[in-house]
Amino acid sequence: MIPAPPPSLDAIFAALADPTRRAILTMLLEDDMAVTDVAEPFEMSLAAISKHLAALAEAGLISQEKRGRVKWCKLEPDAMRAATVWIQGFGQFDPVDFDAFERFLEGEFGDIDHRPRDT
Amino acid sequence: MIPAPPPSLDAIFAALADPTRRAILTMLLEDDMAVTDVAEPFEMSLAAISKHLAALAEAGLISQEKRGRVKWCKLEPDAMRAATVWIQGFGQFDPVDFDAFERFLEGEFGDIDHRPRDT
DNA sequence: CGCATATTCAACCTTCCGGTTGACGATTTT
DNA sequence: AAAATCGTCAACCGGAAGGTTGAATATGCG
Repeated sequence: MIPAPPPSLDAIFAALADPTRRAILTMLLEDDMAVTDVAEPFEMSLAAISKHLAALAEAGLISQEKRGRVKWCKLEPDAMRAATVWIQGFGQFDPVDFDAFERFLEGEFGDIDHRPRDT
Repeated sequence: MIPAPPPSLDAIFAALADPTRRAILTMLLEDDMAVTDVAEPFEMSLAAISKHLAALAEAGLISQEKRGRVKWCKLEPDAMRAATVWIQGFGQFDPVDFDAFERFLEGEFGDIDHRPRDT
């Protein structure tokens, strides 16, 4: 089994775009939870919640550990940190290390030419 | 015409989940741009870019002002602040953690082409 | 063993998303 | 006026997302 690929910004933001998934994350802020317990407050099937949790795990926003027949879900804030860091590159709000940000952009959009128009 | 509803987190995160749209936002970081100029570096139709811009505007991430026949696109960082604020509800962590950022970079491109060529 | 619980899988449906193309309205230019 | 430019609209397409239901797979318990 190859190591899981690192979560992408695509996956992170897509995962955060769904209100159910954001609600789940909020719940996990309180405590780790089993899948069934996560599903309980929602008016939707367990299978649907299971898929949402898979999306969150895929994005690296949570981890899931199976102990016995119960699968425990745990918040993983690192992925959100990545999202925040990306977003804050746009902020006039907070000082930011622009060198690091530029290097990041080079990496992510290296195949896209976004030079100033007159070069 | 009723006043536009405030942008939702759904719309903001969904807009950010697309790499083309993130690339557009980074371009607008440099300067305001006309729709045609935004579209120029992308290998996709003008109509497609127009839709992407509509999504960004819907999310409040950009504003569009038509002057003459040209429609100018301008970054609106406030919407991203909303996203940041939401995310930081999860943070017991620092607002910007560049260690995490560096680690994220390591990961983000580790799976693409950055492995040593001679393995 | 036999049953209940926890979770996922598989198939399916509907809606949304991202893209295309071609026509069109608006504006600027000649 | 005619032609070129800017941008959107409308219709269409393929595929992904989010939901359902029912069967399947573990695991725990009496």
